[in-house]
Amino acid sequence: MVQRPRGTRDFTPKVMARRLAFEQLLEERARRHGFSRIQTPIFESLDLFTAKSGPGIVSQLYAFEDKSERPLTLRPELTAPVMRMIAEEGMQMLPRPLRLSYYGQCYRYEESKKGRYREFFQYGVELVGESGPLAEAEVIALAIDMLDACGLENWEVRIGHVGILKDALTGLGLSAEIPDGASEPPVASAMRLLDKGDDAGLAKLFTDNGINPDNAAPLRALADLQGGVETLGPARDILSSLPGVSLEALDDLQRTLDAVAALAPAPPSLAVDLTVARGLDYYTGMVFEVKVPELRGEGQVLGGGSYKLLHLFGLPDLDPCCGFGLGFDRVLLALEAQAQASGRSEVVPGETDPKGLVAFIPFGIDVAGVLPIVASLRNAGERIELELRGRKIPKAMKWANSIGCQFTVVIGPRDLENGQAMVKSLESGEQQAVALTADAIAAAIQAMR
RNA sequence: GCUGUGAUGGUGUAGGGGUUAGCACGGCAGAUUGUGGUUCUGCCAGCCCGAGUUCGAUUCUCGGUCACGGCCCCA
Repeated sequence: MVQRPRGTRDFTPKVMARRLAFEQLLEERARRHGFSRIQTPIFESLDLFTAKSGPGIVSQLYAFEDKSERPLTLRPELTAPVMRMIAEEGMQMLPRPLRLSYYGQCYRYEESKKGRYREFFQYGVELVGESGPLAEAEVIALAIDMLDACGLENWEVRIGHVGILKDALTGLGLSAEIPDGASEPPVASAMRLLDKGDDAGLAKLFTDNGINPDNAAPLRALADLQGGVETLGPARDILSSLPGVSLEALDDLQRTLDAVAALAPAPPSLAVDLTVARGLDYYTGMVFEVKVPELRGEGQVLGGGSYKLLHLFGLPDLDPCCGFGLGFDRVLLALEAQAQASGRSEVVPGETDPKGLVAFIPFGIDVAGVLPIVASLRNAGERIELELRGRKIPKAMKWANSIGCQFTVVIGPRDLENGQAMVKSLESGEQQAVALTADAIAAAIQAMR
Protein backbone atom coordinates (compact mmCIF):
# COMPACT_ATOMS: atom_id res chain seq x y z
CA MET A 1 0.00 0.00 0.00
CA VAL A 2 1.14 3.51 -0.72
CA GLN A 3 2.07 5.21 2.51
CA ARG A 4 1.92 8.80 3.58
CA PRO A 5 5.30 10.51 3.01
CA ARG A 6 7.75 10.51 5.87
CA GLY A 7 7.19 13.15 8.48
CA THR A 8 3.60 13.92 7.45
CA ARG A 9 0.39 13.15 9.27
CA ASP A 10 -3.27 12.49 8.54
CA PHE A 11 -5.80 14.04 10.87
CA THR A 12 -8.85 11.90 11.58
CA PRO A 13 -12.16 13.56 12.54
CA LYS A 14 -11.53 13.27 16.26
CA VAL A 15 -8.01 14.68 16.01
CA MET A 16 -9.15 17.38 13.62
CA ALA A 17 -11.90 18.52 15.98
CA ARG A 18 -9.21 19.16 18.56
CA ARG A 19 -6.97 20.99 16.10
CA LEU A 20 -9.81 23.18 14.92
CA ALA A 21 -10.72 24.02 18.51
CA PHE A 22 -7.12 24.92 19.24
CA GLU A 23 -6.80 27.06 16.16
CA GLN A 24 -10.04 28.85 17.03
CA LEU A 25 -8.87 29.43 20.56
CA LEU A 26 -5.62 30.97 19.31
CA GLU A 27 -7.45 32.98 16.71
CA GLU A 28 -9.88 34.34 19.28
CA ARG A 29 -7.02 35.44 21.54
CA ALA A 30 -5.25 37.13 18.63
CA ARG A 31 -8.48 38.87 17.70
CA ARG A 32 -8.92 40.19 21.23
CA HIS A 33 -5.44 41.70 20.99
CA GLY A 34 -6.36 43.44 17.77
CA PHE A 35 -4.61 41.10 15.37
CA SER A 36 -6.10 40.23 11.98
CA ARG A 37 -5.59 37.01 10.13
CA ILE A 38 -3.78 36.84 6.81
CA GLN A 39 -2.71 33.99 4.54
CA THR A 40 0.16 33.51 2.14
CA PRO A 41 0.91 30.73 -0.39
CA ILE A 42 2.22 27.32 0.60
CA PHE A 43 5.04 27.70 -1.91
CA GLU A 44 7.19 30.73 -2.61
CA SER A 45 10.19 31.72 -4.66
CA LEU A 46 13.32 30.07 -3.36
CA ASP A 47 14.99 33.48 -3.17
CA LEU A 48 12.65 34.60 -0.42
CA PHE A 49 14.22 32.24 2.08
CA THR A 50 17.81 32.36 0.90
CA ALA A 51 17.59 36.16 1.23
CA LYS A 52 16.50 35.82 4.84
CA SER A 53 18.53 32.87 6.04
CA GLY A 54 21.38 32.46 3.56
CA PRO A 55 22.06 29.80 0.91
CA GLY A 56 22.73 27.15 3.55
CA ILE A 57 19.02 26.82 4.17
CA VAL A 58 18.42 25.18 0.79
CA SER A 59 19.45 21.74 2.05
CA GLN A 60 16.57 21.86 4.51
CA LEU A 61 13.96 22.93 1.99
CA TYR A 62 11.50 21.16 -0.23
CA ALA A 63 12.82 23.13 -3.18
CA PHE A 64 11.82 22.41 -6.76
CA GLU A 65 11.43 23.96 -10.17
CA ASP A 66 8.13 24.39 -11.91
CA LYS A 67 7.60 23.64 -15.61
CA SER A 68 9.08 27.00 -16.55
CA GLU A 69 12.11 26.24 -14.38
CA ARG A 70 11.28 28.86 -11.80
CA PRO A 71 13.10 28.06 -8.56
CA LEU A 72 10.43 27.53 -5.91
CA THR A 73 10.16 25.94 -2.50
CA LEU A 74 7.56 24.89 0.00
CA ARG A 75 7.73 27.48 2.76
CA PRO A 76 9.86 26.51 5.79
CA GLU A 77 8.48 29.29 7.97
CA LEU A 78 6.01 32.12 7.79
CA THR A 79 7.76 35.33 8.82
CA ALA A 80 9.51 35.91 5.49
CA PRO A 81 6.31 35.33 3.46
CA VAL A 82 4.48 37.81 5.68
CA MET A 83 7.24 40.40 5.15
CA ARG A 84 7.06 39.75 1.42
CA MET A 85 3.31 40.20 1.49
CA ILE A 86 3.54 43.51 3.32
CA ALA A 87 5.83 44.88 0.65
CA GLU A 88 4.05 43.31 -2.32
CA GLU A 89 0.55 44.36 -1.23
CA GLY A 90 1.61 47.89 -0.41
CA MET A 91 0.63 47.45 3.19
CA GLN A 92 3.02 50.20 4.25
CA MET A 93 0.17 52.50 3.21
CA LEU A 94 -2.13 51.08 5.90
CA PRO A 95 -2.51 52.75 9.29
CA ARG A 96 0.27 51.68 11.62
CA PRO A 97 1.00 49.53 13.37
CA LEU A 98 -0.10 46.43 11.49
CA ARG A 99 -1.12 43.59 13.76
CA LEU A 100 -1.08 40.45 11.64
CA SER A 101 -1.72 36.85 12.59
CA TYR A 102 -1.31 33.72 10.50
CA TYR A 103 -1.59 29.98 10.67
CA GLY A 104 -0.54 27.29 8.27
CA GLN A 105 1.70 24.40 7.43
CA CYS A 106 5.41 24.73 6.86
CA TYR A 107 7.88 22.23 5.44
CA ARG A 108 11.39 21.29 6.37
CA TYR A 109 13.37 18.41 5.03
CA GLU A 110 14.89 16.91 8.14
CA GLU A 111 14.70 13.88 10.37
CA SER A 112 11.17 13.36 11.58
CA LYS A 113 10.67 12.69 15.25
CA LYS A 114 7.95 13.12 17.79
CA GLY A 115 7.36 16.86 17.86
CA ARG A 116 9.41 17.37 14.74
CA TYR A 117 7.65 16.77 11.46
CA ARG A 118 8.47 17.50 7.84
CA GLU A 119 5.07 19.10 7.52
CA PHE A 120 4.30 21.08 10.64
CA PHE A 121 1.92 23.84 11.62
CA GLN A 122 2.73 27.27 12.93
CA TYR A 123 0.55 29.93 14.40
CA GLY A 124 2.23 33.30 14.59
CA VAL A 125 1.82 37.03 14.77
CA GLU A 126 3.80 40.04 13.62
CA LEU A 127 3.45 43.58 14.88
CA VAL A 128 4.78 45.87 12.18
CA GLY A 129 5.31 49.60 12.07
CA GLU A 130 5.89 50.30 15.72
CA SER A 131 8.74 49.20 17.93
CA GLY A 132 9.91 49.68 21.46
CA PRO A 133 9.15 48.28 24.88
CA LEU A 134 5.37 48.66 24.74
CA ALA A 135 5.06 47.06 21.29
CA GLU A 136 7.25 44.19 22.46
CA ALA A 137 5.19 43.80 25.61
CA GLU A 138 2.02 43.56 23.54
CA VAL A 139 3.50 40.70 21.55
CA ILE A 140 4.76 38.82 24.61
CA ALA A 141 1.47 39.39 26.39
CA LEU A 142 -0.43 37.80 23.52
CA ALA A 143 1.87 34.78 23.58
CA ILE A 144 1.38 34.35 27.31
CA ASP A 145 -2.34 34.92 26.99
CA MET A 146 -2.62 32.19 24.35
CA LEU A 147 -0.70 29.59 26.32
CA ASP A 148 -2.61 30.47 29.46
CA ALA A 149 -5.95 30.21 27.67
CA CYS A 150 -5.29 26.77 26.23
CA GLY A 151 -4.68 25.36 29.68
CA LEU A 152 -1.01 24.48 29.23
CA GLU A 153 0.87 23.80 32.45
CA ASN A 154 4.52 23.79 33.45
CA TRP A 155 5.85 26.11 30.80
CA GLU A 156 8.74 28.50 31.08
CA VAL A 157 9.10 31.87 29.43
CA ARG A 158 12.62 33.14 28.92
CA ILE A 159 13.04 36.74 27.94
CA GLY A 160 16.23 38.47 26.96
CA HIS A 161 17.52 41.27 24.83
CA VAL A 162 20.30 40.76 22.32
CA GLY A 163 21.15 44.44 22.60
CA ILE A 164 22.36 44.18 26.19
CA LEU A 165 25.31 41.95 25.52
CA LYS A 166 25.95 43.53 22.16
CA ASP A 167 26.01 47.02 23.70
CA ALA A 168 28.35 45.82 26.42
CA LEU A 169 30.73 44.26 23.92
CA THR A 170 30.73 47.14 21.48
CA GLY A 171 30.93 49.57 24.40
CA LEU A 172 34.14 47.86 25.41
CA GLY A 173 35.41 48.44 21.89
CA LEU A 174 34.71 45.13 20.17
CA SER A 175 33.74 45.47 16.52
CA ALA A 176 30.38 44.37 15.13
CA GLU A 177 31.80 44.39 11.59
CA ILE A 178 33.11 41.28 9.91
CA PRO A 179 36.87 41.70 9.48
CA ASP A 180 38.49 40.70 6.19
CA GLY A 181 39.02 36.96 6.02
CA ALA A 182 36.85 36.16 9.05
CA SER A 183 33.50 34.44 9.05
CA GLU A 184 31.85 36.41 11.83
CA PRO A 185 32.33 39.73 13.65
CA PRO A 186 34.26 39.67 16.95
CA VAL A 187 31.06 40.54 18.80
CA ALA A 188 29.42 37.34 17.56
CA SER A 189 32.50 35.31 18.48
CA ALA A 190 32.38 36.73 21.99
CA MET A 191 28.69 35.87 22.36
CA ARG A 192 29.35 32.33 21.21
CA LEU A 193 32.26 31.93 23.66
CA LEU A 194 30.10 33.25 26.48
CA ASP A 195 27.35 30.84 25.58
CA LYS A 196 29.77 27.91 25.54
CA GLY A 197 31.34 28.93 28.84
CA ASP A 198 34.79 29.31 27.31
CA ASP A 199 36.19 32.05 29.60
CA ALA A 200 39.79 31.55 28.51
CA GLY A 201 38.78 31.93 24.87
CA LEU A 202 36.89 35.08 25.70
CA ALA A 203 39.86 36.62 27.53
CA LYS A 204 42.08 35.76 24.58
CA LEU A 205 39.62 37.33 22.15
CA PHE A 206 39.65 40.51 24.23
CA THR A 207 43.44 40.60 24.31
CA ASP A 208 43.60 39.99 20.56
CA ASN A 209 41.29 42.96 20.01
CA GLY A 210 43.22 45.27 22.31
CA ILE A 211 40.74 45.11 25.19
CA ASN A 212 41.61 44.52 28.81
CA PRO A 213 40.90 40.80 29.43
CA ASP A 214 39.81 41.66 32.98
CA ASN A 215 36.52 42.71 31.40
CA ALA A 216 35.70 39.08 30.65
CA ALA A 217 34.87 38.31 34.29
CA PRO A 218 31.98 40.78 34.68
CA LEU A 219 30.51 39.59 31.40
CA ARG A 220 30.63 36.05 32.70
CA ALA A 221 28.82 37.22 35.82
CA LEU A 222 26.21 38.88 33.61
CA ALA A 223 25.69 35.72 31.61
CA ASP A 224 25.38 33.65 34.75
CA LEU A 225 22.60 35.75 36.24
CA GLN A 226 19.54 33.62 36.81
CA GLY A 227 16.04 34.42 37.92
CA GLY A 228 13.16 36.66 37.06
CA VAL A 229 12.76 40.40 36.81
CA GLU A 230 14.85 40.83 39.98
CA THR A 231 18.02 39.96 38.04
CA LEU A 232 17.85 43.29 36.25
CA GLY A 233 19.22 45.05 39.36
CA PRO A 234 22.48 43.11 39.54
CA ALA A 235 22.71 43.31 35.74
CA ARG A 236 22.52 47.06 35.98
CA ASP A 237 25.29 47.10 38.59
CA ILE A 238 27.55 44.99 36.40
CA LEU A 239 26.95 47.01 33.25
CA SER A 240 27.45 50.29 35.12
CA SER A 241 30.87 49.12 36.24
CA LEU A 242 32.06 48.66 32.66
CA PRO A 243 33.50 51.66 30.89
CA GLY A 244 31.60 53.13 27.96
CA VAL A 245 28.64 50.70 28.13
CA SER A 246 25.14 51.93 27.39
CA LEU A 247 22.27 50.96 29.65
CA GLU A 248 19.65 51.72 27.05
CA ALA A 249 18.82 48.11 26.14
CA LEU A 250 18.55 47.16 29.79
CA ASP A 251 16.17 50.04 30.45
CA ASP A 252 14.07 48.97 27.48
CA LEU A 253 13.89 45.40 28.73
CA GLN A 254 12.85 46.66 32.14
CA ARG A 255 10.00 48.65 30.62
CA THR A 256 8.93 45.69 28.50
CA LEU A 257 8.82 43.35 31.49
CA ASP A 258 6.88 45.84 33.59
CA ALA A 259 4.28 46.20 30.84
CA VAL A 260 4.01 42.44 30.33
CA ALA A 261 3.35 41.97 34.04
CA ALA A 262 0.45 44.37 33.76
CA LEU A 263 -0.93 43.12 30.43
CA ALA A 264 -0.79 39.34 30.76
CA PRO A 265 -1.58 36.67 33.30
CA ALA A 266 1.48 35.53 35.25
CA PRO A 267 3.10 32.56 33.50
CA PRO A 268 4.10 29.52 35.60
CA SER A 269 7.72 30.54 35.24
CA LEU A 270 9.39 33.63 33.85
CA ALA A 271 13.13 33.90 33.61
CA VAL A 272 15.28 36.75 32.39
CA ASP A 273 18.20 35.48 30.37
CA LEU A 274 20.53 38.19 29.16
CA THR A 275 22.52 35.88 26.92
CA VAL A 276 19.67 34.41 24.88
CA ALA A 277 21.35 34.69 21.52
CA ARG A 278 18.74 32.94 19.34
CA GLY A 279 21.51 32.32 16.84
CA LEU A 280 19.81 34.43 14.22
CA ASP A 281 21.36 37.70 13.27
CA TYR A 282 18.12 39.38 12.24
CA TYR A 283 17.02 39.61 15.84
CA THR A 284 17.91 43.08 17.01
CA GLY A 285 16.23 43.63 20.38
CA MET A 286 14.04 41.73 22.79
CA VAL A 287 13.97 37.98 22.22
CA PHE A 288 11.86 35.43 24.02
CA GLU A 289 10.98 31.79 23.94
CA VAL A 290 8.75 29.33 25.73
CA LYS A 291 9.77 25.82 26.67
CA VAL A 292 7.84 22.88 28.00
CA PRO A 293 10.45 20.76 29.80
CA GLU A 294 8.49 17.52 29.56
CA LEU A 295 8.82 17.58 25.76
CA ARG A 296 12.57 17.16 26.24
CA GLY A 297 14.66 17.95 23.18
CA GLU A 298 11.69 19.21 21.19
CA GLY A 299 10.50 21.35 24.07
CA GLN A 300 10.62 24.77 22.53
CA VAL A 301 7.01 25.56 21.70
CA LEU A 302 7.24 29.26 20.91
CA GLY A 303 9.92 31.75 19.95
CA GLY A 304 10.08 35.33 18.86
CA GLY A 305 11.38 38.80 19.35
CA SER A 306 12.24 42.02 17.62
CA TYR A 307 13.94 41.75 14.26
CA LYS A 308 14.83 43.66 11.14
CA LEU A 309 13.76 42.05 7.90
CA LEU A 310 11.67 44.55 6.00
CA HIS A 311 14.78 46.40 4.79
CA LEU A 312 15.24 43.33 2.56
CA PHE A 313 12.01 44.37 0.85
CA GLY A 314 12.83 48.04 0.54
CA LEU A 315 10.90 49.13 3.62
CA PRO A 316 13.64 49.90 6.16
CA ASP A 317 11.49 52.48 7.93
CA LEU A 318 9.16 49.70 9.08
CA ASP A 319 11.99 47.95 10.92
CA PRO A 320 12.23 46.68 13.55
CA CYS A 321 9.15 44.50 13.80
CA CYS A 322 8.21 42.17 16.61
CA GLY A 323 6.52 38.81 16.43
CA PHE A 324 6.52 35.19 17.43
CA GLY A 325 5.84 31.78 15.99
CA LEU A 326 3.99 29.18 18.00
CA GLY A 327 4.64 25.50 17.34
CA PHE A 328 1.06 24.34 16.97
CA ASP A 329 1.89 20.64 16.96
CA ARG A 330 4.19 20.84 19.93
CA VAL A 331 1.79 22.72 22.14
CA LEU A 332 -0.85 20.17 21.22
CA LEU A 333 1.50 17.32 22.10
CA ALA A 334 2.17 18.88 25.47
CA LEU A 335 -1.53 19.42 26.09
CA GLU A 336 -2.29 15.82 25.17
CA ALA A 337 0.41 14.49 27.47
CA GLN A 338 -0.77 16.69 30.31
CA ALA A 339 -4.42 15.78 29.78
CA GLN A 340 -3.55 12.10 29.90
CA ALA A 341 -1.43 12.51 33.02
CA SER A 342 -4.19 14.31 34.84
CA GLY A 343 -7.06 12.22 33.50
CA ARG A 344 -8.64 15.21 31.78
CA SER A 345 -10.84 14.15 28.87
CA GLU A 346 -10.88 17.49 27.10
CA VAL A 347 -7.41 18.28 25.79
CA VAL A 348 -8.19 21.70 24.31
CA PRO A 349 -10.83 23.83 26.01
CA GLY A 350 -13.93 23.85 23.82
CA GLU A 351 -13.04 20.83 21.69
CA THR A 352 -16.32 19.12 22.56
CA ASP A 353 -19.43 20.86 21.34
CA PRO A 354 -21.56 21.71 24.39
CA LYS A 355 -24.72 21.83 22.29
CA GLY A 356 -24.36 18.19 21.34
CA LEU A 357 -25.43 16.21 18.35
CA VAL A 358 -29.01 15.18 17.58
CA ALA A 359 -29.77 11.89 15.81
CA PHE A 360 -32.84 12.23 13.64
CA ILE A 361 -34.34 8.78 13.16
CA PRO A 362 -37.21 8.26 10.73
CA PHE A 363 -38.48 4.73 11.27
CA GLY A 364 -40.68 2.84 8.87
CA ILE A 365 -42.07 5.95 7.25
CA ASP A 366 -41.63 7.88 4.04
CA VAL A 367 -38.52 9.89 4.86
CA ALA A 368 -39.27 12.65 2.38
CA GLY A 369 -42.17 13.87 4.50
CA VAL A 370 -39.98 14.77 7.49
CA LEU A 371 -36.94 16.15 5.66
CA PRO A 372 -38.24 19.74 5.89
CA ILE A 373 -38.13 19.38 9.66
CA VAL A 374 -34.47 18.31 9.45
CA ALA A 375 -33.70 21.37 7.35
CA SER A 376 -35.53 23.68 9.74
CA LEU A 377 -33.74 22.30 12.79
CA ARG A 378 -30.40 22.78 11.05
CA ASN A 379 -31.32 26.32 10.13
CA ALA A 380 -32.20 26.90 13.76
CA GLY A 381 -28.61 26.01 14.66
CA GLU A 382 -28.98 22.41 15.82
CA ARG A 383 -26.45 19.79 14.77
CA ILE A 384 -28.58 17.11 13.17
CA GLU A 385 -27.32 13.79 11.92
CA LEU A 386 -29.99 12.11 9.84
CA GLU A 387 -30.11 8.32 10.08
CA LEU A 388 -29.55 7.17 6.50
CA ARG A 389 -29.60 3.39 6.68
CA GLY A 390 -33.19 2.70 7.70
CA ARG A 391 -32.11 0.96 10.90
CA LYS A 392 -34.76 -0.43 13.20
CA ILE A 393 -35.18 1.27 16.55
CA PRO A 394 -32.75 -0.74 18.72
CA LYS A 395 -30.04 -0.49 16.09
CA ALA A 396 -30.72 3.16 15.54
CA MET A 397 -30.49 3.93 19.25
CA LYS A 398 -27.26 2.03 19.53
CA TRP A 399 -25.91 3.89 16.54
CA ALA A 400 -26.97 7.23 17.99
CA ASN A 401 -25.25 6.36 21.21
CA SER A 402 -22.04 5.24 19.53
CA ILE A 403 -21.63 8.41 17.49
CA GLY A 404 -21.93 10.46 20.65
CA CYS A 405 -25.41 11.95 20.29
CA GLN A 406 -27.01 13.73 23.21
CA PHE A 407 -30.52 13.55 21.76
CA THR A 408 -32.62 11.40 19.46
CA VAL A 409 -35.71 12.33 17.52
CA VAL A 410 -37.67 9.25 16.50
CA ILE A 411 -40.57 9.46 14.08
CA GLY A 412 -42.38 6.19 13.28
CA PRO A 413 -45.74 5.36 11.73
CA ARG A 414 -47.54 5.76 15.03
CA ASP A 415 -46.05 9.21 15.53
CA LEU A 416 -46.98 10.26 12.04
CA GLU A 417 -50.54 9.18 12.74
CA ASN A 418 -50.62 11.24 15.95
CA GLY A 419 -48.74 14.17 14.46
CA GLN A 420 -45.93 13.84 16.99
CA ALA A 421 -42.22 13.10 17.36
CA MET A 422 -40.46 11.33 20.22
CA VAL A 423 -37.61 13.44 21.57
CA LYS A 424 -35.24 11.73 23.96
CA SER A 425 -32.22 12.80 25.93
CA LEU A 426 -29.65 10.02 25.84
CA GLU A 427 -27.97 11.35 28.94
CA SER A 428 -31.02 11.41 31.24
CA GLY A 429 -33.12 8.83 29.43
CA GLU A 430 -36.01 11.29 29.59
CA GLN A 431 -38.35 11.10 26.63
CA GLN A 432 -41.33 13.10 25.57
CA ALA A 433 -43.77 13.25 22.68
CA VAL A 434 -43.99 16.66 21.05
CA ALA A 435 -45.85 18.10 18.08
CA LEU A 436 -44.37 17.17 14.71
CA THR A 437 -42.92 20.58 13.97
CA ALA A 438 -39.36 21.85 14.00
CA ASP A 439 -40.24 24.50 16.58
CA ALA A 440 -41.72 22.00 19.02
CA ILE A 441 -38.81 19.60 18.61
CA ALA A 442 -36.24 22.37 19.05
CA ALA A 443 -38.06 23.62 22.14
CA ALA A 444 -38.13 20.14 23.67
CA ILE A 445 -34.40 19.66 23.03
CA GLN A 446 -33.67 23.05 24.53
CA ALA A 447 -35.76 22.26 27.60
CA MET A 448 -33.92 18.99 28.22
CA ARG A 449 -30.41 20.51 27.94
C1' G B 1 25.05 14.22 10.48
C1' C B 2 25.79 10.01 14.13
C1' U B 3 23.31 6.15 16.71
C1' G B 4 19.71 2.57 19.31
C1' U B 5 14.94 -0.05 19.16
C1' G B 6 10.86 -1.69 16.64
C1' A B 7 7.01 -3.06 12.49
C1' U B 8 1.30 -9.08 13.02
C1' G B 9 -6.60 -7.23 11.06
C1' G B 10 -8.83 -0.24 11.40
C1' U B 11 -6.68 -0.02 16.91
C1' G B 12 -3.97 -2.58 20.98
C1' U B 13 -1.50 -7.16 21.20
C1' A B 14 -0.02 -13.10 21.56
C1' G B 15 2.86 -16.40 18.82
C1' G B 16 6.21 -18.72 15.94
C1' G B 17 11.04 -22.30 10.01
C1' G B 18 5.45 -26.24 8.07
C1' U B 19 -0.34 -23.26 12.69
C1' U B 20 -7.12 -23.11 10.38
C1' A B 21 -1.76 -17.14 12.83
C1' G B 22 -4.68 -16.64 18.92
C1' C B 23 -7.00 -12.68 22.04
C1' A B 24 -9.35 -7.88 23.05
C1' C B 25 -11.53 -3.40 21.14
C1' G B 26 -13.98 -2.06 16.56
C1' G B 27 -17.48 -2.60 12.15
C1' C B 28 -21.64 -5.53 10.14
C1' A B 29 -25.76 -9.09 10.98
C1' G B 30 -28.88 -11.83 14.30
C1' A B 31 -30.94 -13.21 19.32
C1' U B 32 -34.74 -8.45 19.91
C1' U B 33 -41.07 -6.12 14.28
C1' G B 34 -41.09 1.17 18.61
C1' U B 35 -36.14 2.75 22.21
C1' G B 36 -29.28 3.05 23.55
C1' G B 37 -24.80 2.06 26.92
C1' U B 38 -25.07 -4.89 29.49
C1' U B 39 -25.10 -9.99 27.44
C1' C B 40 -24.86 -14.10 23.78
C1' U B 41 -24.01 -16.01 18.57
C1' G B 42 -22.13 -15.49 13.67
C1' C B 43 -19.47 -12.75 10.11
C1' C B 44 -15.66 -8.92 8.37
C1' A B 45 -10.56 -7.85 8.67
C1' G B 46 -3.74 -8.95 9.46
C1' C B 47 2.08 -11.18 9.31
C1' C B 48 5.47 -3.38 5.94
C1' C B 49 8.22 -3.95 0.94
C1' G B 50 12.27 -6.42 -1.92
C1' A B 51 16.21 -9.93 -2.33
C1' G B 52 18.75 -14.18 -0.13
C1' U B 53 19.10 -19.02 2.81
C1' U B 54 15.57 -23.29 2.76
C1' C B 55 11.85 -28.73 0.21
C1' G B 56 9.12 -24.73 2.66
C1' A B 57 10.04 -17.85 5.32
C1' U B 58 5.11 -14.08 8.38
C1' U B 59 9.28 -16.30 11.54
C1' C B 60 16.29 -16.54 9.89
C1' U B 61 19.94 -12.98 7.00
C1' C B 62 20.71 -8.55 4.14
C1' G B 63 18.74 -4.15 1.88
C1' G B 64 14.68 -0.61 1.67
C1' U B 65 10.48 1.97 3.79
C1' C B 66 8.11 3.82 8.05
C1' A B 67 7.75 4.78 13.33
C1' C B 68 9.70 5.70 18.15
C1' G B 69 14.09 7.07 21.23
C1' G B 70 19.44 9.23 22.42
C1' C B 71 23.34 12.76 20.82
C1' C B 72 24.50 16.97 17.06
C1' C B 73 22.14 20.97 14.61
C1' C B 74 18.31 24.34 13.71
C1' A B 75 13.61 27.22 14.49
